[in-house]
Amino acid sequence: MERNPPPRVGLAAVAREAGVSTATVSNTLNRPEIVAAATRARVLSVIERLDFVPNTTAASLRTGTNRLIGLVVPDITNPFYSEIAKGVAAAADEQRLGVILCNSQDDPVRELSQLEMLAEQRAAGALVVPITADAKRLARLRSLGTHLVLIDREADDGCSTSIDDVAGGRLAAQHLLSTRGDDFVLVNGSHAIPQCIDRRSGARAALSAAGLEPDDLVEYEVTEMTTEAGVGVARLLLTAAEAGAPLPSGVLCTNDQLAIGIIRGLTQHGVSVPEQVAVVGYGDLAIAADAPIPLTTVEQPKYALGHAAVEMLVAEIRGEQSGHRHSTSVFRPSLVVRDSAP
Amino acid sequence: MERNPPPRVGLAAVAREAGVSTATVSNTLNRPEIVAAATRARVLSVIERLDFVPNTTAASLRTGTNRLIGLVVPDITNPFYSEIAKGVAAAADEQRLGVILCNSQDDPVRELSQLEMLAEQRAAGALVVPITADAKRLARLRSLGTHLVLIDREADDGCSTSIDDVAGGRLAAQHLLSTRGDDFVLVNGSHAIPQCIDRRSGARAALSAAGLEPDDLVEYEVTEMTTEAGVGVARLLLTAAEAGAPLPSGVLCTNDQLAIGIIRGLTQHGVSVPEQVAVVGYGDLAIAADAPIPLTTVEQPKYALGHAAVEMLVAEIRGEQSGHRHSTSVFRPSLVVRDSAP
DNA sequence: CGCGGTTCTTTAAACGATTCAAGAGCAAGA
DNA sequence: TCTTGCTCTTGAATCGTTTAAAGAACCGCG
Repeated sequence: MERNPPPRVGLAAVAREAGVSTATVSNTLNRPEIVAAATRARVLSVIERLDFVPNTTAASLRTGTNRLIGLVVPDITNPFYSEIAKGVAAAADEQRLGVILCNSQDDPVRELSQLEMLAEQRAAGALVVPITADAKRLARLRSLGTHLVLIDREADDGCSTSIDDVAGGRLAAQHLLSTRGDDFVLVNGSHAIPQCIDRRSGARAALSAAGLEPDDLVEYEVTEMTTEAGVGVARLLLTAAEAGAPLPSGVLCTNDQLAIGIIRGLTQHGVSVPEQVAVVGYGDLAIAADAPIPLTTVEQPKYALGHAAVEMLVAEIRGEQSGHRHSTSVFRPSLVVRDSAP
Repeated sequence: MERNPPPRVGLAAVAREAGVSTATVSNTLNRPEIVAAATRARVLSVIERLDFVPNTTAASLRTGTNRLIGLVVPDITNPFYSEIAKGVAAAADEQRLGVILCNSQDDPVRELSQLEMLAEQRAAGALVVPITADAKRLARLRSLGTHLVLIDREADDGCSTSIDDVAGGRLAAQHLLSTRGDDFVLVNGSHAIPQCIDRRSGARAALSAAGLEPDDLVEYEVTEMTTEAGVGVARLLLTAAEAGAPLPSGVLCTNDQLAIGIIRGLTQHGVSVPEQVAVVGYGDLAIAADAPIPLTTVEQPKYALGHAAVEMLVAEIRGEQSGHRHSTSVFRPSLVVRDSAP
């Protein structure tokens, strides 16, 4: 039982013990091929014996680069972001990079100060799921010097990975159109959110493509995209039905929580899903598959989004001088058909 | 539009521009009180003008300490862990620390190599939610040199924050005992998981305290603690009931997914919850409140767990030389009564 | 024996901050 | 005028690596 921590051994101690110079120790670690096999073996055994742990902060200082990248998300407890984080963590492991996690908590000020922290740490780059689409703010972030890859937001001036929400909206609408007809309604979040606008555009595009008038699409806009709000909209539909208007044959929600609320609101009042009304969600969170009536929903490649972002960042860092064209990789969502809208 | 990154300015550049020594610049940043007000103002304005961003790797090298801590979790997409991560991130922000996120993916090998990476980065410390309770492995981690605080696991040799699962189990059982009587059953996960054992002990303790025989507690053990598994157990209960045995008046599940599965399995076959059978979950994840029949469940202070762990780690780091007794803070869970077991 | 060519190793200068002992002013007291 | 004490500033060493350039050892060949 050793009470006091053993004095940290450095490259120099290893060198002394092995009877070589520090340069040789450094080389056996970083370019083993240029050191004689015998020397290499001796050095490695000393490293082992002394429990030498290289100090990467010193290396970073010298080389000017770091094996750390930042990940800034609005809320790590949101399953969408934590799936992304998982993809990022896995890709970072593969590339032997460390990930500095920053939870911006939907606060632009915090987000900025976290980017500043990353710059001070001389992180090799950062992945950001930006809170707002404010282009000026993004430019500001970029000017901090660290390489930046945006996630879930297209950047006109830089790299990004995102999901084609227009395609997702179209996919969902097409499904309802082909299985139910054209009298479905859209339950959407705030139009201040780019993703909500895109999903709506996709739905409208599907109508146009079918020769219908997109402006005929009935839309309910909620401020909070929660299960509660979904139940509320369901009640609206039901009271309208009592007043004589027919129930829609389908409901397209722009997230899964809303869809679950809609289903609950409807079924509690005796409306059967999917027989009377089909419901489609968006996101494919765990709750979609686990719901009482498993949810038909648009699946988003969240993990892939995070994974690809790391690779893109690495490419950007590598190509720093050797020229590198910024790129955007857009993932296509797909429809997962379950019971709520077969 | 500047194509090439501006050459990074260092302390020296600032010093030159302000007509002072690097020592003075360093001091205005770190001990502003010892530099004359006029000088301080001048230096700060130059810092501002040149966009000087201090290089913390250099500082770390010199001082031997880092403003980075590690967080190692088995799976960041698990809501239990992501809530902890949120607490950690918030506390770290308060302490001006960066968090290196490591997703061990339930792989002990990966967990160890991540701890090694943290040691190489000279992280000030690490918070670990260990995969297994293997004491030998934990000791190994500790020997890597970085300070360690365990989360959700009590450490006999070091700091930790954990939740009193025995108390949680007792709480849940007491509730069923007092509202329903003593004929409830326990649906539990594998006995290889310490938390499952503890929750079971708590339930048994509640029986004993009520003057009942704990061995009479009927227990169903499932291998996967999923909604599916819950549905399966519900079916078992129903077939037993058909065979003449009465349904239990209550079901105590050791996590929320199981409870939701039980409820689904029962209600689908016409058994009403909570009228015929009351169901209690454990964990208070988002799905508990959002369920069709909102779940009565044991709430765990996940966020607080993470937040406290950071503070404990900071205390341990500070007290390195000034003496510091390892401590364990144990949080008490509480019961959230909702519709599934009023 | 001298020479160029390999192959390996070392010397020593960085990287960018922190920090301590010492120096520079300056005001007040002797 | 000389000290003393005080406040502020500075010179220079230092942290632990990396890396270019120089050096050493050896081999074979003319």
